[in-house]
Amino acid sequence: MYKVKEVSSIVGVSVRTLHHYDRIGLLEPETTTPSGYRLYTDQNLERLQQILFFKEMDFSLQEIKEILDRPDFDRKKALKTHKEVLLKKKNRIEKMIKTVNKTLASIEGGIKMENKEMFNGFDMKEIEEHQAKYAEEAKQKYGESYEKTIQKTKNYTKEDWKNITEEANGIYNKLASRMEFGPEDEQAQKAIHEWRQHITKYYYECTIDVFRGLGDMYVADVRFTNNIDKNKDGLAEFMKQAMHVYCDKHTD
Amino acid sequence: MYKVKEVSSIVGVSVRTLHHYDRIGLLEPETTTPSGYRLYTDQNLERLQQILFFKEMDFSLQEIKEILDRPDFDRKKALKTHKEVLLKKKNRIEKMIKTVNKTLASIEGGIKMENKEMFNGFDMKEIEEHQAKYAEEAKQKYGESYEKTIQKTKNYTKEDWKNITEEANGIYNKLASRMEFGPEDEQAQKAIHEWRQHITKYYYECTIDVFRGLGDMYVADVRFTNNIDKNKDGLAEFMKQAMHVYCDKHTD
DNA sequence: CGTAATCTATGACGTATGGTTAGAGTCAAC
DNA sequence: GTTGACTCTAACCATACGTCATAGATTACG
Repeated sequence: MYKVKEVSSIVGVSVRTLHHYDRIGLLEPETTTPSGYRLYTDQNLERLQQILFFKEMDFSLQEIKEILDRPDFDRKKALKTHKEVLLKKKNRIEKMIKTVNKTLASIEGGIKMENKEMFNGFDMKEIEEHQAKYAEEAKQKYGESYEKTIQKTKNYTKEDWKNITEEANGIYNKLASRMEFGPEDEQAQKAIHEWRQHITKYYYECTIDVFRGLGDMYVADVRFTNNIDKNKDGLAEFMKQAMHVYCDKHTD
Repeated sequence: MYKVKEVSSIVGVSVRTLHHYDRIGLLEPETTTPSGYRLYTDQNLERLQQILFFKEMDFSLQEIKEILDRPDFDRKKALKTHKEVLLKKKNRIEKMIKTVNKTLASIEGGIKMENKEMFNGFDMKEIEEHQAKYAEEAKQKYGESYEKTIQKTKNYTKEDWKNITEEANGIYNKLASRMEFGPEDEQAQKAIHEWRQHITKYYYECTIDVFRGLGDMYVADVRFTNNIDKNKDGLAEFMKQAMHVYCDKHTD
């Protein structure tokens, strides 16, 4: 039988935490002394272990309570579900690390990123602006279609942008899902074709040559790479390759 | 100039959040209409971008405020610091994933782990109990030394356990650091010798045969494997091999 | 122009997980 | 019996908003 302080130092949780768990009924001491001191048994400690385990797994105390109090609870399922969550978290963190790395690289490399590009990846608006930039970017390299792009994009409403963005995301997703099959994969090639049409439709006439150059830019310019890789790591590179394959086929 | 709802749908944060950010002075709208409506500029949106970026990095709103309000703020340093944090997080999550995987594997393999062993790895007490179990485990296979072990371990104080655990961890670490040099590495063999002495000293007389059997158990019994591999992945297997090498040499 | 639908504002309470006093009783030791 | 270490409950604090509730402002439509 352990008193709070003992449990605290043995297990490494605060006394307050034990009070808290008691109050919410997550971990009630086996008994109490006449004077009200909480007395924990080894069994209680085991339960505490389990609580800590699930807590480490980011279950909420409420969830933990439910899990531990329902013996018929499907732990396996719960664990699997949580594994998914963990994997997603991991991916998110990895992305963040990459963003930080790239940002650091830019700072050190003296590449002056505008704030807008530096702090991207969090919303539609950003994506929209990026895409507007794509057009601008392309225009500077391929001059002629500049005016047209401006004309087009200037009059888009917010509604329009939303649709455009959604369509673009659809294509990205399709591509991301085919990455494992290589750049020549038929589905991927179809998606690339859609991509080109998308650009033509909403931004500027995307000739084969422009399209090829655009592909190169996707890996050459950090801003593009960052933005595209937000969908899936390595997608930019994959797109470039697939776009090359596409352009080689379509003399068009 | 955007009103709250617009900002909300453009950027993807709730109106309440905007209210909140306004109240705490993190993001104040450029102006308000006579009737008190908040009006945000594009500049405000940019700041919001930055806020979201840092939030994603797990800075608190307070910290973000300080960062954004100090123009001389050293972003590079902040980013580096945060990269560290992210890496640590990533490691933790990876560990969690491994634990979940192992747990799932055990469940699926029908290996009945006791809860105690299933939910370990979070405190000294656990480690202590594990080590006591090692002894027990060994005793059941090698009957004779049972009584002695019980005698010994029963009287250990918490202080004792702490020391024992520390010593054990020291040996684990030594071994983990020599893994790359193979099981015959001299340093590793020395550590293995220490390990045997450690067991003899604190648990039970560890004859060569018992020691060899113990090594096998490290990889045969998930509970041992899990526990040992917490120090470093593959350590259990490495220890087994090194123990075999050791036992082959020492006919003793 | 009137009215309904939509948007906005403030205020205040709720949530989750404890940290942090504060006041007061308890226990063991010297 | 006094001190010091522990324990109890109660209550407020912090984070980052969610969720009403109430009420005024704006816009849309017939």
